[in-house]
Amino acid sequence: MTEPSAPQRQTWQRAAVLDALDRHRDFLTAQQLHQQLDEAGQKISLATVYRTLQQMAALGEIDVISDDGKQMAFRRCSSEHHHHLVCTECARTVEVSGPAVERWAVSTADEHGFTHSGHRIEIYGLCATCQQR
Amino acid sequence: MTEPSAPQRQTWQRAAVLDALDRHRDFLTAQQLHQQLDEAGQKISLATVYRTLQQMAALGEIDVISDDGKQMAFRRCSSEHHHHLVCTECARTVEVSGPAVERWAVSTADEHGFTHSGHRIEIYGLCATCQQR
DNA sequence: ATCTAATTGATAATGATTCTCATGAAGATT
DNA sequence: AATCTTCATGAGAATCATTATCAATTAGAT
Repeated sequence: MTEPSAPQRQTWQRAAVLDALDRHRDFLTAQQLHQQLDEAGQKISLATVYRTLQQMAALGEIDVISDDGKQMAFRRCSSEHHHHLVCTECARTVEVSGPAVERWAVSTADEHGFTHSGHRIEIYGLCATCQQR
Repeated sequence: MTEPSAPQRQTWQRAAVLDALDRHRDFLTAQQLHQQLDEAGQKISLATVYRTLQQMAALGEIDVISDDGKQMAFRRCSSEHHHHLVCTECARTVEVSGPAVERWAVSTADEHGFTHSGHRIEIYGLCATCQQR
């Protein structure tokens, strides 16, 4: 149970990325994040943004979804197991959870003889704000 | 309710792609499919494979998953709404369904004021066969 | 102040997917 | 079966997100 790959050094770049994530409640792509930082005067290499996000994701500090299967999007989240309800228009995100669904996923896997199971669940739709537009 | 973009012409290429999909019960990427066809002596342009898959997906004739968020994978499926239980090792796939989960997804979206909701649910694990390896 | 390995930045490389456009062939029409 | 129109194909270039490379920096320890 040792953490094998914790980040070793503190850099202002890492802090800046984490800060930017904290400021936004919704999912952002690496590129959007990079742009935000850039506009805020934080000149960070795109490569560094990617690396940092990748590391934080590996450590479970942020959540990742694959926006269509094209781009990855990242977001700071609570640590408990949960899923996301994302607006298809503005990417506004709500964390949701459903114990019954968790059980269903596990037992379904079991029934078919699958072990080490996990799941990906994502709900999407048009949020209240975007409906009025 | 007119079908706006039904494929207009029958070509041996389209038939070959559909055939290859039918021969495999599990998810395949466009590239894998192209390779399979190539090895079977069916010389089809990779671009055509992509185009064909894209069309079939748009028509709902095949299902798509985004293998990690990297590659897309395609599979011939039954037409009813269902989800997939996929082996992380060999990609063996089982179609599953859970009415309760469907209801949960819809009502969760409703509760948060989201309309036009949909969902992506995928369960993964190690299938019985791969466990023995 | 010095040392050393992790981190960064700039850019090249990769890899999947899409686009372009000239050529080929379905399917309809004589 | 010859012709015509238009969509489909093939080959390769283009795109775009992400990753790799590698020399130059720098965090943290000594």
